[in-house]
Amino acid sequence: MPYHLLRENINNYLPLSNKDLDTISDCFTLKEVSKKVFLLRGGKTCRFEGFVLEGCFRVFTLDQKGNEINLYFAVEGWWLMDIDSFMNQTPSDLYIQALEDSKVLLISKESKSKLYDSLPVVEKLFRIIFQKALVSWQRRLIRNHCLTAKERYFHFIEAYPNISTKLSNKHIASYLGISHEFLSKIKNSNKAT
Amino acid sequence: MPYHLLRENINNYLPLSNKDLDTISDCFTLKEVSKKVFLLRGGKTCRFEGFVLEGCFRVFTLDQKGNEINLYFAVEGWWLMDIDSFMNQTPSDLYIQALEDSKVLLISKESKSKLYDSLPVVEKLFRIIFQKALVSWQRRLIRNHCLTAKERYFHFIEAYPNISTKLSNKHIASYLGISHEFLSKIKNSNKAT
DNA sequence: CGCGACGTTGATTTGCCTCAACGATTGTGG
DNA sequence: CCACAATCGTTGAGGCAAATCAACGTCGCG
Repeated sequence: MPYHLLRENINNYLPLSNKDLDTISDCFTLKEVSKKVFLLRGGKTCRFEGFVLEGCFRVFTLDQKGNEINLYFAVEGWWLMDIDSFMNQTPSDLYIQALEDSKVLLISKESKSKLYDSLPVVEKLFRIIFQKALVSWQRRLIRNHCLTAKERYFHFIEAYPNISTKLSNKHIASYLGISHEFLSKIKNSNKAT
Repeated sequence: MPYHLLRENINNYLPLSNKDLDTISDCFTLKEVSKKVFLLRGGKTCRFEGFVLEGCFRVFTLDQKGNEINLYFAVEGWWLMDIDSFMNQTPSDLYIQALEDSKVLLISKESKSKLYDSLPVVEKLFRIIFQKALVSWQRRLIRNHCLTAKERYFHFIEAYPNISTKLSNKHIASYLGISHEFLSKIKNSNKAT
């Protein structure tokens, strides 16, 4: 059974028949991406949605001063896309880069559209996926308002131990919205006690 | 044609036949909510999704110290819900309160489920609605990282003039994640020049 | 080995918060 | 319709969390 991880992930959102899972899986193609290679660059239109099988990606954007802001990371079992650019086929604000040698399943805009049309339950599936994603983005924004940098850091490493251990401090700091110098101080402030 | 605003809003996301719009509209019931009255309180389960016809609501949560954090506002033409609580029928973290005498269309969990089953295009509709919402939450989080409080304030009043003019500074400050004292200083810092 | 990216640490600065006191405005009951 | 309370907005003083800048140590890689 190919793409077991994808099938399992989908079934977690919405239990589907093996036949439907086959149909969906068939629309994806495997791509291997070497460390530091970009899957998407700002200004380009995002032609795919991805599901990570192996490795690690970061999704980031640039602010006015040209600083990289890490939006999120995707390791095995995570979805990966520039929703806005993919949906509207407009130039992307986002960059997607492999942080390790990685394997990712990609589905093109065309295949996705066909899939939506031919298998209506896929609409429900992604309705649920986006709905859940929305909840977690709302929660993240609340945490950014309520918690200190230190609290956000510890929440992150506890909530995503499998992600945080793969990342450099620089990338974690950017994700949390703090400077990497300050993150370094946070981490070392606990060793004293 | 009742609920014209709702039909127009839906058509903006996904053009539908009048028949489908009728079917959808029929699932909603009008509710009038007086100023300061709560549509939902934290701890209760959210039994509805709402679409605002008139007036203004705020959606907020409480942090550990009991401070109110305004998550977002909804005026006419905006959707209003605790996605998480509605989807899973679990107790809500959120409070929804009318800031003016308001009119809102509500759809119950049961009606929504039936609607999803009976009219598959509704899955697509809400898939698109949630997808777009997700994009705007991602953008908002980026703005919170990149922009200063002052820049965020001016972005807000320019992006949502019809909302910001209805709100007290206290509520805007909470939405922006700053103290109302500091917002007052931001507003007055421009008069000097 | 030597270079460049990353991490650490300290000094200094700054954006924003907290607290407090005081006007302004709104709402409400007599 | 006014008086008074309550809420909201303004302003200033002081403090703190986190940024910035700079110097230096360390590690991985070509």
